[in-house]
Amino acid sequence: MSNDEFCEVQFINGRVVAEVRTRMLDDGLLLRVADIFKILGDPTRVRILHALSLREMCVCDLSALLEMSQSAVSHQLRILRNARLVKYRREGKVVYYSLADEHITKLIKVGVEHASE
Amino acid sequence: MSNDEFCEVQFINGRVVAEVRTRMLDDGLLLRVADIFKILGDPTRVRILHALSLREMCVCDLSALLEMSQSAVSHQLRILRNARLVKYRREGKVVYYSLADEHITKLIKVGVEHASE
DNA sequence: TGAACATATGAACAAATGCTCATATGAGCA
DNA sequence: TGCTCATATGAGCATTTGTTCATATGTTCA
Repeated sequence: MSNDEFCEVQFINGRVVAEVRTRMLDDGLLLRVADIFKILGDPTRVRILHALSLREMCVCDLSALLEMSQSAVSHQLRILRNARLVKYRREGKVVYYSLADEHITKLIKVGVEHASE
Repeated sequence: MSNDEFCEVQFINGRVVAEVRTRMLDDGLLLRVADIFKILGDPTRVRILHALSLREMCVCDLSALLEMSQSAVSHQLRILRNARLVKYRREGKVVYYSLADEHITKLIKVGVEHASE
C-alpha cells in the first residue's frame, strides 16, 4: 500500500515516514496497550480498582460503596477478571476481590497524577 | 442513601464500607482519571501518540504512517487536542503535531510496560 | 433436602464511539 | 483573484459499551 493512497503530497518526505516506521513499536503491542487503557477508561472500573487498592472487598461491599447495583458491579468485575487486573477468592457465599498485582496500582497512580495537574 | 438499597446483607460490615469511603479519592478526580484513560483506550490514538513521541509530524505524514484516511486521523487529533495531550504549530499549509509534554510519554510507557508482560 | 442469600450471567436497550463521505476553511502561489 | 493543497469538521451509520431486569449458579444452614 503506497503512501499516495493516503497522502498525495510530494514535498512531505516519505523518508520521514519510513524512518519513524522503523522505530514504531509493534502494532499488536500498541493494540494491547489500547486494550488496557480502554478497560481503565470507565469511571465505574476506575472506582472499583481504586477501592480495591485500599482494601480487599466483596461484591456486596463494593456495591454499597459505589452505590451501584450488584449486577452492574458484577459485570464490571468480570471484565476486570478477564483482563487479569483483579483476582478473587471465595469464602463461603462471599467472593472477595483484590488487585492482581501492584502494577495496576501504578497505572492508576500515574493516571491520578496526570488528572491532578 | 442507605447501603440497604444495594446490599441487604447484615453480617457484611458497613463499617468496612464507611472506612474505605473516607480514604477514597474524590469522585470527580476519578472521573477525570477515567476520561484520560478513555482517550488512551483507542488503538488509533495510541499509535498517533506513540508516533509523536518519536518525532513531531504533520497530519499527512501521520496519515501515511498509520495507513488511515486524513479525515480519520484529523478527527482523532481533535480529540487529543481537546484533551490537551498534543500541541500543534502551523507552518504554511502544513500543521505539525507533537506531544503536549513528557507526562504523556510516561503514561504510554507505563501502558507499554504492562502490555509487554 | 429446601430455603435464603451472595454472586454471575444472558438478553435487551439506550448512549457513546470511530469511521466514511462530502464539504468547509485557510494558506500559498500563479 | 482564482486555483491547489493541507487540514478541519459536520452528518450519517454501524459497532461497541454499560446499565437494568430477570434468572441461573453455588454455598450455607435449618
